[in-house]
Amino acid sequence: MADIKQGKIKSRESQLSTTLKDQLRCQSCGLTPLCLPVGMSEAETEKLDSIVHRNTPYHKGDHLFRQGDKFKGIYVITSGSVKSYYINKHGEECIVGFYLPGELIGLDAIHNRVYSCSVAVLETTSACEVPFSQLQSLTSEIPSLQHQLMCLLSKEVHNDCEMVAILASHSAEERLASFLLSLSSRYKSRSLSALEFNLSMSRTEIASFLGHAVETVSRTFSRFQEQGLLEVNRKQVKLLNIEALADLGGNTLTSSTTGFP
Amino acid sequence: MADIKQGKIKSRESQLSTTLKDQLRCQSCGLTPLCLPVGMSEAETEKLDSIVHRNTPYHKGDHLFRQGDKFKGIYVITSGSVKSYYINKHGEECIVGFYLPGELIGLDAIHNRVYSCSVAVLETTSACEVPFSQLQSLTSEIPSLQHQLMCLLSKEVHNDCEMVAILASHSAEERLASFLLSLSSRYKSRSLSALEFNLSMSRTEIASFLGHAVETVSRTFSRFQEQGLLEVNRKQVKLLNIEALADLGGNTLTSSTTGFP
DNA sequence: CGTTACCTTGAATATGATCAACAGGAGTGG
DNA sequence: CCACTCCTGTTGATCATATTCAAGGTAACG
Repeated sequence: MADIKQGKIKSRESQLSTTLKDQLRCQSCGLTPLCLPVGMSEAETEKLDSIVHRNTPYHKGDHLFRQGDKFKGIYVITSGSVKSYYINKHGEECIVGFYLPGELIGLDAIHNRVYSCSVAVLETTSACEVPFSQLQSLTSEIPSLQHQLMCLLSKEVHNDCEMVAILASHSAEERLASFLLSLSSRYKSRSLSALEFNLSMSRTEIASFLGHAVETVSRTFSRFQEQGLLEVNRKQVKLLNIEALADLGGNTLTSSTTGFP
Repeated sequence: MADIKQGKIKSRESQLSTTLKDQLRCQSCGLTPLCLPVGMSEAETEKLDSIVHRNTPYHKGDHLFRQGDKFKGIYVITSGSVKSYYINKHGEECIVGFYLPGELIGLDAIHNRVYSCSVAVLETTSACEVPFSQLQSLTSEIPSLQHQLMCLLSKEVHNDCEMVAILASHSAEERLASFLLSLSSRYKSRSLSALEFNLSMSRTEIASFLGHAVETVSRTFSRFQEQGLLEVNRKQVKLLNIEALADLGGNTLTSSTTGFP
């Protein structure tokens, strides 16, 4: 509802100065170890870089694409965060995932060429757009690109399995603990603080994602705080007792993925 | 616990007669349209076929592999069904997915070369084992194989997202309805009856998968029967009112994936 | 400075979990 | 073939947990 104001969509492409553009190349991007160019030579990375579109930053509420749109390519968040959601039969927004810098979006649309979810921006966010047809041509030239793309797809499958495991856990405490630990480990692998971070999503959005009522999420946060597991003030979260949280969220597939053995 | 009797593991390979083996080639397999050989020439399919291992059938309780095992390859169920599960911190079995003929298993292990779940057989089951290193070599020779592998990975991501959506739905009725519809549409796309089928998994296993107590699953089945939505007798299920079930399980990502628009 | 949206908390209600008992098949061994 | 046990599934009663409805508080924003 909030963003039917599509009239303001403009050509985001190429509105950046040349000097800024130089800083925004795959070769100099800090996310490279998580992204597509893993294992690629300088020359190969340059080829990949040449097909990538970098748009002007998106703002809260903007959409990368919408449910049902024709599949054009995959997106990689470079800064900020987004939510992936669909509208169910009752007209409610159901959130299927959150994506942080370095994470790929749209992988589920490769097989049928249609985006099955909408992706909206939670805060000011930059993303790279990789047109899929061109990417596919490149993979036949660059074996390590093909390999890395497959690895990233596999990783996505793995993450989704883990999410299924979290959601099958009954209690609100387990789910929220697992959710926070997931965020924490993802921040950690991006060299950000694993213990103190900002939630870019609202309580309502967390609730939708975890399959709970907003009030339950809020109460669970409060309970965690009372128990000294964390400090929370609106969006600001500080994890105080990771081990206890990990004990609660006992439903992680592998301890290696949480980063907390 | 039930299957520590691993002593009985023998070389399953090549215990089949030559005539039987001829029937078990990719070229003559009915699952081809769902599996890897999509879009491949006769000669290419033959190449793929030559790297595939076909073991003697597995029996209930047998394992294809176990959580933590080194990744060797992906498996495709050709008949029967399996469950994928892990053991959580409390020692409980948590089921992450069920797989039917034509579905690929182990895709989540490509990126880190370790199976993150155990996969056990629910009934007498046949499967093809595709060694990954050889498959990867083939993909560079056969572009359509690479493409199809990517598509299958993408489809898996899509299915998992859908599962997340189902599990985020609150009520027991919604979840069970979605689960049954998912099975139904998968049987349908395998040219089996979409309305009448056998559940190869126990109530306990359904409960574990959906994140409910056994009793809840049992009661929900009974309620569906009282409402005339289905007939159920132990494992035998007959769906009587698909539309009503679809209304309940309103949390499917895309109607196209359920096959019931 | 006032409005709005978001978050939190409280009380009542509904839903599912748990505990317990029982029914009915499947399989076993006589 | 029957009697037996074991296992799975069903049903009932009670209890715990999360939802819902309601109200109030607080940060954000124009």
